[in-house]
Amino acid sequence: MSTSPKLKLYEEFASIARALGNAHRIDILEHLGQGERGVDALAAKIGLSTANTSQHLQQLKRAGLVESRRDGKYILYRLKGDNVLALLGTLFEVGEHNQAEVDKVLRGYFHERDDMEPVSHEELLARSRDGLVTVLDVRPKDEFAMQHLPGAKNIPVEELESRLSEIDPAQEVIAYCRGPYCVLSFEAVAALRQRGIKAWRLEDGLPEWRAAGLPLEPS
Amino acid sequence: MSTSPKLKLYEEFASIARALGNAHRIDILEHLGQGERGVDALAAKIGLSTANTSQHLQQLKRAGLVESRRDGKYILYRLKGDNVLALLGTLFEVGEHNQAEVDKVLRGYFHERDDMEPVSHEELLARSRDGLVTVLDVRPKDEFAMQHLPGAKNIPVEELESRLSEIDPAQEVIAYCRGPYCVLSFEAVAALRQRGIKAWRLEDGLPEWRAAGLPLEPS
DNA sequence: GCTACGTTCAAGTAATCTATTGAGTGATAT
DNA sequence: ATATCACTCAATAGATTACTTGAACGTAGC
Repeated sequence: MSTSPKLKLYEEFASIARALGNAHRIDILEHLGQGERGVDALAAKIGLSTANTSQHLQQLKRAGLVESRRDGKYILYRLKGDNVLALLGTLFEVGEHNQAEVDKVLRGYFHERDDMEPVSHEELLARSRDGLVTVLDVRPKDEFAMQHLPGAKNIPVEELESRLSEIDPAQEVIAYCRGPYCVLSFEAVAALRQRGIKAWRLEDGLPEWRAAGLPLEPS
Repeated sequence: MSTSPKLKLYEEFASIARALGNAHRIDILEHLGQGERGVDALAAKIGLSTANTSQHLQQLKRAGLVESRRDGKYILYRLKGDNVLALLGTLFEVGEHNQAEVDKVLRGYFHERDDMEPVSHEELLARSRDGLVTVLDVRPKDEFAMQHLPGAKNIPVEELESRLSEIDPAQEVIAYCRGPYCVLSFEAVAALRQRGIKAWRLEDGLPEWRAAGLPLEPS
């Protein structure tokens, strides 16, 4: 007998999983979660050659995780459907709960377990209504420019130390980033706490905020 | 610079995805979703050699998707935590929505698109309260014996044709299986419909039913 | 002790995956 | 046209993966 329909089906599911089975491709997906991007732009962000990035993108495309369109001489890639973000989310959750290695890396940023606890977007909305909170976007300038949370202040992590004076120490800081496991926000919160500033990270990143139907700037 | 913490983290997530990146391992996970099993028993169900199955299980273990315990001379494997089933679920969803190939396989069982639509467990409970429904477990006898839905009748798919007389044609049939994409229930529903019996498949399989906290026999 | 059984380990082969290089394609600009 | 830019394709070397075989290990029963 040839391969059963069952195995054929599972082979398809497995091929999707294999597409997620490379750190760079997960990185690519996280970046695409923020919006469309061309190949070169992605390659630069991720630190791979153009050709290599292109091939990774085509694997993701074959797996049905991204799609592309032509715009002039650019070919813009984007996530295909909302469930890709959901899939990444559950993958991260399983990792956090079941993989000791993940916990170790995350714990590396903080001394106290509690420091790691994130703030939900409901909580952020509630606290920011009272005006007691600085919402901090720690992504690079160009990503902030594309889209960001309303009222957020942009200080890329690498500039954080030199621009500490811009942060009101009387306010709480809630930092966010590209996604729930974007380490930039971990780094930022750790750095701010070391300087005695009350800081938390937002549970979600920008794409999850968008998926929740919450407002963005520019919309 | 060595690999950044970000890439290290993503490498961990990717390794989990790679563990899902093989049809046989997905099959193994689906079987383990029903309960603990020893290596040989699994190997027989899946149709792989013991050594090969053992190695697959160890990959799944390294990825934190399964765990094991010794019981006498057996080593029993089981899923690690509830989120593994959730991960499989979202993987299947992405596959169904984004991969044309998946749709093609599923469609192969039915002529009409509507025939594919599953029944939720809420619906099953409501309809079976009125006693109008035969709940049909199409898994092999031994799996039925371990645990099954309350009041379910067991006819393994391969015996379905020869035991058609046992099914009351006046009643609707709701068939279920190991999981949401276990093809046994697809085959059964297709076969029953060809014979003019009103049949649907349950949206979930046995593990999802259990995860929802619903009663089972024997409990 | 020995033997049987269930499982794991180790070695080997074939197939697949990653990243690099350099050539090729399609669209815009001059 | 021709040049340039953004991207893809093809060929390659090195690493990883899947499965087989046969040996090794741990437990249970004699």
